[in-house]
Amino acid sequence: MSRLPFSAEAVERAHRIAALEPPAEVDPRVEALVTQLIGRVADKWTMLILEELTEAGELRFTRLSARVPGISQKMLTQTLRQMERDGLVLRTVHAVVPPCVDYRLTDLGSSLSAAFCGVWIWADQHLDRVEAARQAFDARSGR
Amino acid sequence: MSRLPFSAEAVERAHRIAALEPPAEVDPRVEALVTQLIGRVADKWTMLILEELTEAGELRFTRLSARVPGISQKMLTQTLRQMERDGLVLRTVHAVVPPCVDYRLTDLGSSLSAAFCGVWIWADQHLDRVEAARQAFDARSGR
DNA sequence: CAGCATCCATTCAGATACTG
DNA sequence: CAGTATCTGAATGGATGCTG
Repeated sequence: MSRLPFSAEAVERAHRIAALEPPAEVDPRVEALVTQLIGRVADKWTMLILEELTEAGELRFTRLSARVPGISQKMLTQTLRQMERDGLVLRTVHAVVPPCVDYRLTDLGSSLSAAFCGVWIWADQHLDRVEAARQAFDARSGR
Repeated sequence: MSRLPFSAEAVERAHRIAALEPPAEVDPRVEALVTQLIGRVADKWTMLILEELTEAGELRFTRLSARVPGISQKMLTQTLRQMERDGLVLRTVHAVVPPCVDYRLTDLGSSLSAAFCGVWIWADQHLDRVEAARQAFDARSGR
């Protein structure tokens, strides 16, 4: 198994949710809010930034942009603003010239990162099966 | 706490990942693939369909569209095709007129649904804090 | 350095019409 | 019933230039 951005212990613990039973019903209103939150939170850049900040602890704007492969300055700013608004990151501006701004995760942000651990594990473990399924599908429809 | 689309037992087990330690490094190539997969899998409609199929077990096209609030016929078809390609759903066509097509989750699909359990729990638990953070942020920037 | 403002190409997704 | 095909407005996101 390849390496994930989580400790071995956290991974092991998260493994235990792998076997799931039939679900109960959900309150539609809660569901709507939850879905919106997940949608926001599960977008491409938010997850990558979450990762980098989890890994590095605290980063400046430029360092962060260097660590997130392929992100534009616009998207980095935009995503960080959203995350700050949602209470996931803390933005600290140091009053110096040239300006220096640090970003780090709040407790809320860290806990979200932890919650995603299970999904990372799933993706990591089932990458091959998904890849195989895609090839099989493409072979079928190619004919 | 409000109700989630998972059994109490699964929820309880998933709770144990809530406390997370500092992470390790990731292989960039694996990370890219994992990220892509998560991005695809975490999109709005995929998640909602995953839920409905988890809940209902097996559904026909029309019933599914009725259960997923606000989805267009186009998006339903498109998302189901993607999920089928990724090996998450099984599509069964019955050769009758009028046509009848059943969709249900594969094992892979079910396990993904399970992997998301942790995220649902997080969203459910922290909804209030996110909401509060947003209001605080908006109040600050409104000035 | 950290970012905002603007422009522009691409993509996305809804509405509509049609079909085996 | 379960789609496919097409059109179109909306949203996304990159590139570029400018600023405290």
